[in-house]
Amino acid sequence: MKNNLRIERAIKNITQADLAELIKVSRQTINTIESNRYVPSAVLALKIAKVFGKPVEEIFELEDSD
Amino acid sequence: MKNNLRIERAIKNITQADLAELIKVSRQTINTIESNRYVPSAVLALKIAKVFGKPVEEIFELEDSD
DNA sequence: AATATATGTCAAGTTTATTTTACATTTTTT
DNA sequence: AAAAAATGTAAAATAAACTTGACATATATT
Repeated sequence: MKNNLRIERAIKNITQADLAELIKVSRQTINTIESNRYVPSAVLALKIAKVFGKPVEEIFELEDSD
Repeated sequence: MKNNLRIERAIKNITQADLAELIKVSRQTINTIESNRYVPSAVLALKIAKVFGKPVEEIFELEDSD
């Protein structure tokens, strides 16, 4: 699964730590999601999408490998 | 997090086992997601939404408790 | 160039998702 | 009413998410 966190953060000009605080997870959780080291739960995905004001599908995209 | 799996399955007229096979998980996984006993991964949520042809947000909804 | 801020990553630990097997109950079909 | 199909659940095992703390590197600020 791909993600656009880096781009969306850049658009909103917020850091990984900022995003982590907004959705109440650790900074490492954001970092590892952003760098594709693990897949977030649907709750986290919904919260992240909400922060960026976009649908989940615009931020997380399935790949053939999924 | 709430979900509309039961309704969406009814609309498409498919069983839990059918849905499970479509997205390659066990039937129990579908059952436990549907009965809110656990939260699926973002990959599963995306796949389920894709099966029903609707955005993730229309199938899984954040609650105040999330 | 020095300092501060942001990011990458690692290891160890806890919690939660997911699988498999199995059985009981409910609902649908005949 | 009987049989078949669908659903609910439970226990045990494994995999994966998430946390905390810590440190190294990279990027931005002064």
